[in-house]
Amino acid sequence: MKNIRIKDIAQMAKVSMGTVDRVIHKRGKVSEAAYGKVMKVLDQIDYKPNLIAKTLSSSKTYQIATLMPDVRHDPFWQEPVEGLAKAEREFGQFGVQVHTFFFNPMEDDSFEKMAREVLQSEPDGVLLAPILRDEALAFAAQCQANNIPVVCFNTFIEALQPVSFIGQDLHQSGRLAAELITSRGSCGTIIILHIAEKAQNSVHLYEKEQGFREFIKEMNTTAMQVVTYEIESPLHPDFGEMVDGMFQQFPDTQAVFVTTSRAYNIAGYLEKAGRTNITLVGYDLIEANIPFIERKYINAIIHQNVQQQSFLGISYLTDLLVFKKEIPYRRNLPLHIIMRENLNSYLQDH
Amino acid sequence: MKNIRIKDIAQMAKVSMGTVDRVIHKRGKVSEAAYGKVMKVLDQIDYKPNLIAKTLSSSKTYQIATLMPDVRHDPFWQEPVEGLAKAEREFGQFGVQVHTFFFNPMEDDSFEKMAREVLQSEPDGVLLAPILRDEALAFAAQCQANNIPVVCFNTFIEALQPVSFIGQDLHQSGRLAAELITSRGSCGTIIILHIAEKAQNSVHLYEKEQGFREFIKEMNTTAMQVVTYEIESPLHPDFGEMVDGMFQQFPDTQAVFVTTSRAYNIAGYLEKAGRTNITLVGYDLIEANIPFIERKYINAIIHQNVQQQSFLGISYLTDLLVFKKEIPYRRNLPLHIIMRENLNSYLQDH
DNA sequence: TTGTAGGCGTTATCAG
DNA sequence: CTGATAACGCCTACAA
Repeated sequence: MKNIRIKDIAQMAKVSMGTVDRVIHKRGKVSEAAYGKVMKVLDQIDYKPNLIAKTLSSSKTYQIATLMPDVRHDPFWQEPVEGLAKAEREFGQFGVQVHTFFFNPMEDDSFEKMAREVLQSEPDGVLLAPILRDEALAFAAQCQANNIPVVCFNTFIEALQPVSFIGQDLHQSGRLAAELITSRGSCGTIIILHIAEKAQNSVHLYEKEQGFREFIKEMNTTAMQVVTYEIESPLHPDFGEMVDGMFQQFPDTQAVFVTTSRAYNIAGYLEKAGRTNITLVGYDLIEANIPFIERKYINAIIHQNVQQQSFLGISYLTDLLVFKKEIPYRRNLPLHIIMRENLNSYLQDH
Repeated sequence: MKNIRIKDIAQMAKVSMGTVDRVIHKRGKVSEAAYGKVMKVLDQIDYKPNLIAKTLSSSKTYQIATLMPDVRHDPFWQEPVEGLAKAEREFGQFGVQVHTFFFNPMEDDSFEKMAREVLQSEPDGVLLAPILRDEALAFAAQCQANNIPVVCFNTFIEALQPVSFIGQDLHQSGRLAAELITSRGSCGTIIILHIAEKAQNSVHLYEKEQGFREFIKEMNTTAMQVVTYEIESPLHPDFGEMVDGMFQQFPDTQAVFVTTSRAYNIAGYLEKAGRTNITLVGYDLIEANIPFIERKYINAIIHQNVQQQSFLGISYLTDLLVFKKEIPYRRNLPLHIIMRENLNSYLQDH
């Protein structure tokens, strides 16, 4: 009826608790005879260690370092910060402590500097948002050299070989954007718009574009024409004019698919210009997008739930470090569709 | 630096651990003098009990009884069962055990019979799906008389006065359905279709309908005509003919909004009839709906995430019983939109 | 190589 | 009413 304890196993195998412990945890220093006796019992019964007792007893703390971009440079990174706080509240009970290190993706050496700090803090595990490919690869290699497990979120880099990756299927999200736009009966020109400071995320954006184009191609129609447009700096003073230029170049534009979280930039332009006839689909439920969803200048948002991503990252590292559980190598989160009428239901929930 | 323990408080207040324990847990039998000394210390410091140690020590188990409809009578109830299993896996660590009692909503006295069994099992808490209003009210009253906290999910009944309710905003989901349908540019007749065995869920369905109609009304257009249609028994042999009759009565039907999880019934009809020009929106990501979403006979599903509902129900009861935490009175979960291109992302995830 | 004692923070019990 | 003490199951350290 009750759970089997180490003590029970010891009695059954006619050895001491210490020996059983050594066998279970492979600490060596056990004679063949004793090992056999214990394993025989272990094979017959299903021993499930009491995690409560384990954490209470060891009273060990685990330091997890998170390395990610600074919120100040992109509001996109606000959500993961909240996910981390939530995770610390939940797993603090098990001795898990989260320390966050922010880098500025715009600034040279910022990543390297913070990466150095992370390593100096000698963490038991690392959660990483590897948006700078080369730098992240070098950092991950150093972690591996120091036997520190690395979990990645948001950006998937095969070569980085993390213990686990948590993110979303970008290609599929591009397809979803196409479904959302075409189901509104668009015809004419559809613009795929990349708004990003640097080409750092280019792989991200390219995958989304590929998914989008694949879907349109499968529709096998000539009613729509898909073009790609890039605007590098949304912080640029001439941003409005650049958008102007875009719409002048494609006067029959019916829909715009913004591949980053910056749909609000376009929505703001459309509102000022009084253009309500353009379908706009973008990414991520961030503050700046909300009022435009409410006013229908953004018709749909694909929400990647980055908060959940970082939370799961810590959760996986906890499983790994504290509970010695197996964790999945890759986990893709659901692609949430947010429109005006289900916006509030997402905001209220957390 | 380290957490303050009962032992520390005892030293500071110059009393024994036992006395501190009695004060904190209000077990009485403490002199005014001792009480004052302990409270003085308690006011100054922020004592956070160690839940790990608490659960280990008390080694108490909590029995939670769940009373809900049987899966065999409606596949809708499959998901909550999985949510319960998940919850038991997660909270079993804290001594929580879940026992599920199924009733047959079609059968007289089935609810009463199972309710009696629940009470006989003397649970520490009850999770209830109160789809039968009067019976649920009577049962909840009995629980209250026995000091058993009741948490409800899926159906909200104000008068039942549960400790907490977990569900969704039905009215808003109706509005969302209207947004999904109208954004596809429908005109002509839109049918709101209630497919349900009994009028038991009528309040549910009515709220959805109201939300839907409200949204359409706000559009202030004459291009669309909304009608309500009811089909009582999807298991009826003449079901196909009844649907036939419906479409004959409204030959210019452009869209159908099924207010239950039975959109697959209509989708199956449409596929057989070869009608691909009708927009179909329904509820719940259940097995039967999946193939029709893939083949686009169902254009969108509003997913209520019932699995999450039951999981949260147990989670709240755990907070209440084990951790003595405050729990919210009402929690509405997000309204998920599922279309063909994000279907898989929801299926893979769990 | 093996067994045992002490402790993690809390709760429950039982003498004083 | 109060204080000491033995569990809860596991881990670490130390002694045999």
